[in-house]
Amino acid sequence: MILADILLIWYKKNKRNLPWRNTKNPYHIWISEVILQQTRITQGLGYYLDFINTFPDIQSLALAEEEHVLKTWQGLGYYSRARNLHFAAKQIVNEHNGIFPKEYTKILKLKGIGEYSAGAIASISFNLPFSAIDGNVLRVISRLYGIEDPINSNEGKIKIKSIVNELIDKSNPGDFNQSFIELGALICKPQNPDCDICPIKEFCFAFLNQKQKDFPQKNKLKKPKNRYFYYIVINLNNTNTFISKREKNDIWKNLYDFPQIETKEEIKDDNILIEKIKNIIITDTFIINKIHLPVKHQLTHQTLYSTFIEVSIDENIIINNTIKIQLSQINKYPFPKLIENFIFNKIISH
DNA sequence: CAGACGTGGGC
DNA sequence: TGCCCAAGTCT
Repeated sequence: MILADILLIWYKKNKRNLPWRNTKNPYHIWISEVILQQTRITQGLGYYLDFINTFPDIQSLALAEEEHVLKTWQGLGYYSRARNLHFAAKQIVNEHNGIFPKEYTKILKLKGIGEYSAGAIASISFNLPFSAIDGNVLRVISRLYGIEDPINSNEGKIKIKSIVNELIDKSNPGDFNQSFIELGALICKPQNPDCDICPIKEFCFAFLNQKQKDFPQKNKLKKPKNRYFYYIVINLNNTNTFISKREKNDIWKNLYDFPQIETKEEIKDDNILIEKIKNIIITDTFIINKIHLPVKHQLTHQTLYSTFIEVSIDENIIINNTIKIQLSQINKYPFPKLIENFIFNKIISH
């Protein structure tokens, strides 16, 4: 028997029972594929169920407010996925009569759907013979064939793609693709792969040469940069507060946070900090109630150190580029985890 | 086309 | 602890 057939038998016996495995509905497959981009199943599963419950079909997603979509996505990270999902739902309504397109090239044109996701949806939902090469497949193929090119390099990806395209089972492309993905997730893991129970170990270059740790090769990522945030939290224990929408092309685009001062270095002099606070609230009459200890928040390429500063000001003061909201309404707005945690702790402690 | 884009978990 | 990673895509 050939490798792909053995793996398919293993897959049918060992695959996990996941909600998106019991359907071919392209909307559901689409949502699951986007949620699972760079995200573990344990983290994404609850979001998937919430998302399709809140937006049961393409039309309801297209008609939703972006803020509602982001709120549903809150805490999952990589928020462009939510914005693109919303955008693409409108694309489908406007350009495809609200029906999910059944051609690979049309699927690929939808915002937020790249080669991997287009291949996954095309093969799983429409039985089309396209490969779906994700991080699992790159790792599995790299070990199977001893590919030395880094899997995050173009050369590595091109080599692996040509191998997968030779291997692909055109009569059952959805299960073919998922069998490689599932093997990577359950057996051929990044660290300490369970080669002893691997159904295709005798085909595997890395296993046969005991070089599992040498594959896959990977180019190192850049080290994170530090950013220092100073958040002005105004009257949070009263009835109102001020929040601002992050509209720049930066982290947390279109989510909300508090009026903010950002620096490249820590502000060690309180007088400088107070001057900067004055520049934002444009008044001399404010009271600093509490300066919290800095909170460290680690992103992939940035380390954030955030200091929350609780301030009281006069009721009638307006702050530029912010909106004044009632505290009772604060749960309607999407916040990054850092801000959500602060609000949650603040509310809980009162 | 490198770099940007989140969060949580494992070791 | 700090680093690596997890069903990628966009610019």
